[in-house]
Amino acid sequence: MKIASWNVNSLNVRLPHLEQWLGEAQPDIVGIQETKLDDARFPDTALAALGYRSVFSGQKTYNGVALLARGHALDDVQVGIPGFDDEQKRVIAATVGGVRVINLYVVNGQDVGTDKYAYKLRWLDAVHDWVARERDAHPRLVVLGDFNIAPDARDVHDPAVWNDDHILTSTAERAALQRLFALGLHDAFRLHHDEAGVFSWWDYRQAGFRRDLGLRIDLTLVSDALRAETVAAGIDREPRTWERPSDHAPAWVALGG
DNA sequence: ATGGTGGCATGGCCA
Repeated sequence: MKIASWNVNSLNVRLPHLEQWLGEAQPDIVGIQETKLDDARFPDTALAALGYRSVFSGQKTYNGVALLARGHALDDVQVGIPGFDDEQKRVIAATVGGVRVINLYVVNGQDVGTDKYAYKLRWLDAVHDWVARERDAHPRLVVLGDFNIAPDARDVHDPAVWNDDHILTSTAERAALQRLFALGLHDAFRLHHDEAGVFSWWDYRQAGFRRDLGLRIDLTLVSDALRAETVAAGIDREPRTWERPSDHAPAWVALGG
């Protein structure tokens, strides 16, 4: 079973890229972030033509998440973090083929010390407490998405810039990520790779992709029970080379057995 | 760098 995460930065614009990539990569489950469209405009018919069922929680202009699956139904769908009042559509979860999948579009946070940064940390606290309950209810758990946090220095092109005081790498953000790991969740990419310099996001500005000035912020976390079944993980850079691309590349994990 | 690029309620906001 191949499970992927991709921030498409507007499904209005990127549906052709998603269709192309689904055909090439053949994932079984996909978490999508930043769909930037209302539920009424979600292209579920086009995706069904490719064999994918979809569930989604969107809004106009900002945010928006979806889960796609082929070969399995998407059951027990949960939208948003239970008990956490939030107008921003950043969370959708479902059970697919015996695996509980939580898809997150983590708050960006703008800059350390801003209101948006405080919201990011509050939001991550709420996610932590909910994921702890989900882990107890569903031992076969995957938490994936655009985390907007680079786990460590290997995951940034310039650790001197992306340091303890910088957004996406600050001490408090990384501590929040470590708290998720402490629930018995493992960064699937790091189960199979220890090298530095493999990225999933490159800023549109300053020719970030051409110069490979990236960060690895799109993650797939697998529970203890799924850890031994994780046979491969990677990031597919190819869609980032296409015309008018998302600024993110798809990250994927393969479960065997 | 109150910058740079891209998306969208096309006018500031968000990333």
